[in-house]
Amino acid sequence: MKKSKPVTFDDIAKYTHFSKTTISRYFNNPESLTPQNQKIIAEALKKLDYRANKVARILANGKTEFIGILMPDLYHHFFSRILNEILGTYEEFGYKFLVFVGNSKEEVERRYIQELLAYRIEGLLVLSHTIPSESLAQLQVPVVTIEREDAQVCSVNTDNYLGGQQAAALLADCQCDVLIHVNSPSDPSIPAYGRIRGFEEYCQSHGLPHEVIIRQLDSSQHCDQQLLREVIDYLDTAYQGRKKGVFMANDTLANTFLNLLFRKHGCFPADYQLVGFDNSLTSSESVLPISTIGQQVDQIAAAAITLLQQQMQESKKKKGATQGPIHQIIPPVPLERQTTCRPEPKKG
Amino acid sequence: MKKSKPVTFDDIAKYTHFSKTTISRYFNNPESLTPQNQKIIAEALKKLDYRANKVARILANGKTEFIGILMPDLYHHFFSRILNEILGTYEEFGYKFLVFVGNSKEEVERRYIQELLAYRIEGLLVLSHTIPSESLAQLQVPVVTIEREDAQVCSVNTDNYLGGQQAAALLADCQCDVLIHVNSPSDPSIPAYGRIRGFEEYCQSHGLPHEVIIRQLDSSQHCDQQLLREVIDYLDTAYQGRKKGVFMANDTLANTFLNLLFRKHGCFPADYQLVGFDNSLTSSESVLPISTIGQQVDQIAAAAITLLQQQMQESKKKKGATQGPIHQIIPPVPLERQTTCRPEPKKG
DNA sequence: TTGTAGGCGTTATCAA
DNA sequence: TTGATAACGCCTACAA
Repeated sequence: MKKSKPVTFDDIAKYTHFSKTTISRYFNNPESLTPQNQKIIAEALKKLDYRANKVARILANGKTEFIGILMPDLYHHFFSRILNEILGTYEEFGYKFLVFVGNSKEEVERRYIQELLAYRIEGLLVLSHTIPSESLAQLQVPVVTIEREDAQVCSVNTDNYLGGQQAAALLADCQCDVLIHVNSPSDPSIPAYGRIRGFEEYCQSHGLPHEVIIRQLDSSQHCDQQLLREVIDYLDTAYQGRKKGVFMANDTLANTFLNLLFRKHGCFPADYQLVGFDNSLTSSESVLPISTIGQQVDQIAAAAITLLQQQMQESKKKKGATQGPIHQIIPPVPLERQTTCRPEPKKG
Repeated sequence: MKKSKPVTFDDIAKYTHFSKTTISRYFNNPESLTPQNQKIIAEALKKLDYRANKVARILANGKTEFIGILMPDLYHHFFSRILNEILGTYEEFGYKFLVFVGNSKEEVERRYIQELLAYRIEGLLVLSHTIPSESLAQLQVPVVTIEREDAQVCSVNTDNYLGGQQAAALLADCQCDVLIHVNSPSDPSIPAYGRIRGFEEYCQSHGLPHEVIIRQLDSSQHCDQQLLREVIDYLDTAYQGRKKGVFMANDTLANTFLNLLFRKHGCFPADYQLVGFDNSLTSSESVLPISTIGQQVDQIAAAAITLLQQQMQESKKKKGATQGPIHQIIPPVPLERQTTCRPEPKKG
């Protein structure tokens, strides 16, 4: 009983004694109809329970309003947060999102891109990092990447350099004797590398004693713990009695670091200060709320869609993008919580 | 230069001197062509750089292979984890996912559903909880819900009742003197309610002293903290000197609870045992890895898609679903970590 | 094994 | 302000 054929413009047209064209106009250009006729059609639509078929519309006008998204995964807070924001832009921009998770397998991700292209996406948002931007640039679609290597394509990134500076500044303001930055080995081509540079250069230009510790982090929780345990032991002895300001590469690591301190010392030792990066859930849910350099995911998402939209419009008007790729930069925001303490501001 | 019209079957047909039909067959029924001709076409496709257009195919054969997903949000670990798994099923099932985040606004979510319908999704996966299953059942698409009210539609849920029992059993095995369950007020119609029942009935049938504490949790992190602080104060005095086995409604709350204990007592007190629910990241990233009742998100996701697929096949063959909705149940898995300790098993 | 012709449900282009 | 007609790119009988 249910499976009666869906109602089409044709049905509405016959029912109202208009033509299909007029029905179409009712949706796309209502002002061109008399209010009278608008009502007639509106009622017919209800009476026949018409449901739009956007697939047919796509075929006819070529506009899918689809945007493809290529994520590495959704386990990391940062990715799910930003996906959340991106999907939220539907309200403002109206794009529908086809989402794929590539798990960092390049061959798989290339297949996904082909599939997305087959559905005539109008733009592609790439957060996964396996496919070089050089390849992405050759796709026949506007591409915007977020926080990844972006030499050949448009992108939106956090100002990681500034973030590194902010972290160093935060720690410096806490009267730390020495500033430490712990990170994993990373390529200068990826935005996150800027955190290291920002940190180092801030320290240098302000004459602050500092050390950058590079370890193969982010492999597994277990390994990370072991590595950080060693780091803590090292810091405890190497900088004994000195106030250590530690800037961890991200909140997850900062949280692990904090937990290890708690387990070793039973508390957050007075000679430590800690700053993370991202403002992910972990940072506010940890034993002690962790001070962090927050990425403004809402702005990143909005900027990405806007940038994509610009490109989509350009690529329709003109032939190909002539000028180089645009790289948009969003400043991070330092959030002081309970793992850093600024000296009381002077009053009066 | 770039914007030359895309190559179509027609172009390939002319180029190879076949008909469009043959080209179509090359994709959908290749065995019906001679290997010879297959090669010819294959080469033509490459030479002309053909790219599939699945939109046209949809219009022609009616199969979008789209599945719509309605999420409440992606902030909670559970949701992003499960979305991750759902998207991962593409490899096995081939469905493409159009994802919307409703933020629990019913009117908004209804709009999203209409939009999804307009794109002729073949099935709908609902994790958000604002729209009653009665409404969902009236949509013209197969629907499967996950962990929410599901009276009128097919669903996949964790066996929450069993989970509640497992939690109680875990705590009982730790020689707790009294078992506590902390939860927010919830309706018996939602799956999560089963946790309470499972816990209570296990305690009753085993003659275990217990108490269920219902508080308006999950409003904001700040409020939750305050409420849990009060709960701890209450427990500390009401059950002083007794070993308290606490089963929290979920890992986030368990984590907050653990953090508060740490802040109050400087450690995880010996007279406490703690079990969470979900096996979300928080539970393993907390100061002390939290024992928890783990939801098997991979199985839930797979079951959901399978169930959806079954319905989609049925709804094509027959008219409408005659028998009642199917409710699939996935057992949770207790994970013993560092907030519970079983007595050493006897050796030899 | 291959081809012909019609259809899927819209929009676009003319014309009236 | 409205209509007729031809796309859009593919699939599917049916025919050969």
